[in-house]
Amino acid sequence: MTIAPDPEDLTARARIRDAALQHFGEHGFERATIRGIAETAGVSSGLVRHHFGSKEALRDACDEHLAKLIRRINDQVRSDPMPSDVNYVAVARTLLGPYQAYVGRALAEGRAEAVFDELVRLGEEWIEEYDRTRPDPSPVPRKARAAAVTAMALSVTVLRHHMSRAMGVEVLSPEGDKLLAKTLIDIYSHPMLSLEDAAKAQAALDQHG
Amino acid sequence: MTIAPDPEDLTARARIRDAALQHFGEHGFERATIRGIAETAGVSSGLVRHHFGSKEALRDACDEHLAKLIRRINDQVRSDPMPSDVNYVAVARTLLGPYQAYVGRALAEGRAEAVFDELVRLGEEWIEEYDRTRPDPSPVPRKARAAAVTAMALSVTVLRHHMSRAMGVEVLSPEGDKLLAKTLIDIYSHPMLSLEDAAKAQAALDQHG
DNA sequence: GTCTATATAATGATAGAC
DNA sequence: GTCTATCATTATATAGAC
Repeated sequence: MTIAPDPEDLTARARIRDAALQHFGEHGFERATIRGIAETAGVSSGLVRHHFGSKEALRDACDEHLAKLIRRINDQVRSDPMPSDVNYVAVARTLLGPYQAYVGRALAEGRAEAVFDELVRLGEEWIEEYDRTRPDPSPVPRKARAAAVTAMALSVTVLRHHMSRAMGVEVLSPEGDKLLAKTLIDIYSHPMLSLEDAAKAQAALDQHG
Repeated sequence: MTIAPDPEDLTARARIRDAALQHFGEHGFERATIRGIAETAGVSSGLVRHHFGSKEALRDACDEHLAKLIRRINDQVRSDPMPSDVNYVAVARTLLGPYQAYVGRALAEGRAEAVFDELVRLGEEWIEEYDRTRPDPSPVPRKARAAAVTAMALSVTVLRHHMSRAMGVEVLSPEGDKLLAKTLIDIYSHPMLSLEDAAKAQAALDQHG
């Protein structure tokens, strides 16, 4: 558990980037303004340009920063022995922590590829482990399954506003988080399709899908 | 199976709305321009204003149109006996058809509430059915489960660019769709957590979650 | 209902001083 | 590295003719 450094101690460049992450997350890329970001960072709009060149380049820097972060987190997760009772899926939610808003928007716009791809990689490893205990071999490549599982895991991040409204409690609040966790555990432990029905459906797809 | 009416036959108002759905979906709300929408609809920008008042109001009209559509589809799905081998989840993807891009963006921005909420309602009914065959009672309210399942189902729509990249095939193409279908069937028929582990996790959350 | 033309406001980019 | 001042663009909103 590390504590975020005092904003005062950060370089102007870092403060600008953090402010951008916040503004892009809150208002979206287009609606966020360089002036607004500069103000939050406590600098002039000219300095933003000096450090990043353009708004677009500033966003790239944000994505890059997140890419580094997710890689670091991945390495850390990997070095620990995987806790059996905590799904890797839950990790994704927690990890992105304060960047949920930015990540959600960025992903929905097809950006932040590195974040998604790193999670897929982690998912593949998790699935490899999972397949050892699975009786029947999967008819689908690991990578495809990892991609789908990752997308599902991230859906809560991307659609958290709707989730909160539908569940009647803010998913980012303590109670919301708990309810969500219990819900996901329940879902992940109960298959929606029986193996029979699944086999039938797969066969149908293979024939005339 | 109905066929879309010839654009020539639509009123200017309808053409504008359809063009807006397309532009908002392709470029996002901010980047889309009234002029561009007007051009696609084959009218002047002044007429857009005349019919909808403002860009924001135009978006509202788009959301409202989609809300109507989803309600109509829901009614239709409900009136049919639910096919057992086709997951309701798959329906969501297919239904939104040509509006995938718009819906994906709108949902990510917290809009199109009606679309999400209607799908949740449908999900609740599906879960009600599901629970009849389920041996253990769920410790989580139906609504919460429906919300989570819906979010997962929609994740493919919202994150389709990343899914396509990770799977190596465009999910909207025939092959991509097939691979995706097979993948989802596989995932939905194999629980990620054992009932044991799930029970343990639930207990842990109930104690000191 | 539909169009043309204009007003206005905001913002990203830029230049240059310190 | 940092700031102030300005330019140039762009798109929404508006007014008014047909």
